[in-house]
Amino acid sequence: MSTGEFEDQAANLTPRKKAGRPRKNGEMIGQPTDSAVSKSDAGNLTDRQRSILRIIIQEFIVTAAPVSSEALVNKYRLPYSPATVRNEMADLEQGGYISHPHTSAGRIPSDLGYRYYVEHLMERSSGLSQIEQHTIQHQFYQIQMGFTEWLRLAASVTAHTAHNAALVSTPRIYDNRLKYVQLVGVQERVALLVIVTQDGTIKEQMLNLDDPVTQDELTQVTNRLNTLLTNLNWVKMEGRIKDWPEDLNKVIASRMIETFKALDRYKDARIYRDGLVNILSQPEFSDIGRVRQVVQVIETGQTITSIIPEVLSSDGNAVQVIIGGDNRFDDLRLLSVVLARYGIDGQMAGVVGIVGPTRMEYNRSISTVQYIANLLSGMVSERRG
Amino acid sequence: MSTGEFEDQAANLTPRKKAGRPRKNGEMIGQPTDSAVSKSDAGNLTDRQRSILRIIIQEFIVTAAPVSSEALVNKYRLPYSPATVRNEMADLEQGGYISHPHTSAGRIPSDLGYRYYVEHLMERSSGLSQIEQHTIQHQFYQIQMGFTEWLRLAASVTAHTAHNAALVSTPRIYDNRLKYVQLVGVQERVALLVIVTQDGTIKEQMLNLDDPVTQDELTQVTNRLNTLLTNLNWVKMEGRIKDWPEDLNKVIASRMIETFKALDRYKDARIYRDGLVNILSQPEFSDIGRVRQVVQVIETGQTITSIIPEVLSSDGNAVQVIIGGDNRFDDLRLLSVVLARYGIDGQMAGVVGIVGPTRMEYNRSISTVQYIANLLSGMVSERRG
DNA sequence: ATTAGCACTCAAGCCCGTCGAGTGCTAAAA
DNA sequence: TTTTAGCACTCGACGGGCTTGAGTGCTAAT
Repeated sequence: MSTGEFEDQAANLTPRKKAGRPRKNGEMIGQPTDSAVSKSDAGNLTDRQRSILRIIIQEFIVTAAPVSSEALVNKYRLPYSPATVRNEMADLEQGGYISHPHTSAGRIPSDLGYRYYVEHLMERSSGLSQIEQHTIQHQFYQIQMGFTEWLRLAASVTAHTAHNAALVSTPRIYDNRLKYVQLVGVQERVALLVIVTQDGTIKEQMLNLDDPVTQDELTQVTNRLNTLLTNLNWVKMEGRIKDWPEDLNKVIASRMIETFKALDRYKDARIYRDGLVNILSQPEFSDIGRVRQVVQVIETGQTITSIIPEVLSSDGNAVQVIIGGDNRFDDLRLLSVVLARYGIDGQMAGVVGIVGPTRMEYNRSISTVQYIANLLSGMVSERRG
Repeated sequence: MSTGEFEDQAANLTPRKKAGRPRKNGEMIGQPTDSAVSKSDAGNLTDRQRSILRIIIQEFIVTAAPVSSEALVNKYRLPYSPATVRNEMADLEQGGYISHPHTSAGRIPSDLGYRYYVEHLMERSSGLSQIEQHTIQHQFYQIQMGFTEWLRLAASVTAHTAHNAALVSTPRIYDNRLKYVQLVGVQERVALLVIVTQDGTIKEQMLNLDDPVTQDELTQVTNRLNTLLTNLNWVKMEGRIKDWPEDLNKVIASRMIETFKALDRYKDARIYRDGLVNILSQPEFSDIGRVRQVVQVIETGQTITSIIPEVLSSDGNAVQVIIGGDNRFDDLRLLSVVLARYGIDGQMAGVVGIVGPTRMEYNRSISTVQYIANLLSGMVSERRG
């Protein structure tokens, strides 16, 4: 509906010689360039255009080949002719939702088209099937695993479920408190510092000391630190040690606090990856240059790391979808990224994501990251002290 | 020298019509198929053949294009004509050292050729340059890092130095002993177990308990375990707890020993990888099928993991070179792997390796893994208790 | 507004001739 | 006996031209 302006314009132009489809150089049809844009945008397309756009995208996601008007009509038993579909397609192309590799080819969705699809057209599926959910849970509860193994497994399972590459970041911890600290002598001047935080993270750190120390001395320091500093975050710890005398206790305490602070900073986050092969077997990556580009992006992980803080600091728990880099990330031009946050509100948060070609099954990806994020949130809660 | 049998044979056949190069269907010239083969094999080629083989391989390693007789003569100012070189090439081809993509193409080395090159012809370079060594050391000592970060960095540096993909395995520990254990309550029925071993490895493990326990109880158990079980390997620990009463101490102790044992088993080893992109930019991987295969092999790491135990159990500290999978690993057909062991004799050992196309700079790869292995061995020694 | 009909476009596939690099063989020279 | 000049031969790479067919865009009829 609300196609008024098109009709008017068409009426004006009809008398002209070649005025059959008079939308050349017309103003662009509503472009929801930003996900934050209001719902009313959806109204810029007629219902029929929307449904044609939807099936074009669905078809292209499956076949990876440009879709033609006739194929659509046949396959989906549309109640109008290929010519009509072509007319609508021309409008959609004007709007920037689809494009044309060359004259005699079918249409392929543009990034804008995918965006519209994800936000307005896609059927939000009810999530993963029961069977899939069980299979996944089974894998997680099968063996006793450390947290690192969980994350690694999560990456693997996500990749496998979504048939794409997956990434899982270690959680960032807010206002983390010291639970326990332990010093173990390794050599005369070398001690191993082990920190256990309130949420169960463990960090090890080798300390090189200026003077030799005995294990007894280390044990004393350990006891002192545990007595005086546990259940504090690093700000409070720094305040507490400020006026200690400059002895071994203070030296080690401040080294410990430095290490502790590093946990809090995001750069300490690790990213576990898996399923790179899955994207390489997609037909769009039959070109070697693209493959290299993709492997580069995923292996170094720089661009992806730079997106994560955004996800962590965003409001709400909505899944975020970045399509073709959204004109912000050049090396993601060929890829889409689907990201969800996991963790405990106000305490810690990590990210689970899927990376694949822009032509990906967005609803499956979204369901998958949501499910895995929930699972990880549960596990993280369990180990919270 | 010692070309006697060829000459004899040639003499026999000379009278025949097309007897110019009479080695068609002749028996294969000595094939050192196994690295363990005796030195005398080297004698199966004349000095000139050896030097021609050497420059063919060196040239091919650089250019990645089949090398022709004339190009060799020009570039290396050989004191004989292209025709002579062609004759020698024909012999080398008979011996299986080089091959022919098609009639009018130059020669390319075969896996056997590379093997011969690595074992007999290659100049064992004196290692990495001073500058490179410094650059590498600089990176390692720049920041205080945990052991995991070391290994990750080692993989990255190795890949960068050798211009190929690199892998570094976590060390396997022989006869590891318990240094320290700590229990921290997380929830009523959940405790976090932290194990510190003699060599500084830390392993965390979540324990689900049948009955609720207080932190006090956990501390008691911690003390008891530390008093009774430290400085023992898992065999001795099992003997020690055998006749303990079936109380909380024993339950936790046996769970702890299980976890401890897992450290000892090889499957617990992690492999850090880096530099996959490096091999993909090699010209032999302009074919997408090969790329997928390579990414598959490196990402899953199955085949490579299966090689590691061999390296660990081999005698001596020699660098091992697996060329084109050596007819044993089918998915390594296009790749060569250069592996070195690091660690402390009799106590712990890990592997650092390089993966690249069979056409790789073997001497650089070997120098690199040797250097990095040494570096890691040093670091591992430092943190030994 | 829809659609049948048709001209038009353009990539993909194929055939084919050309080019040139490089070999293998022969016969002559060293 | 070994080396080499000479030459015929092979075969992939490259490029042009031709055909095919899919699919569009436009027009005119409904």
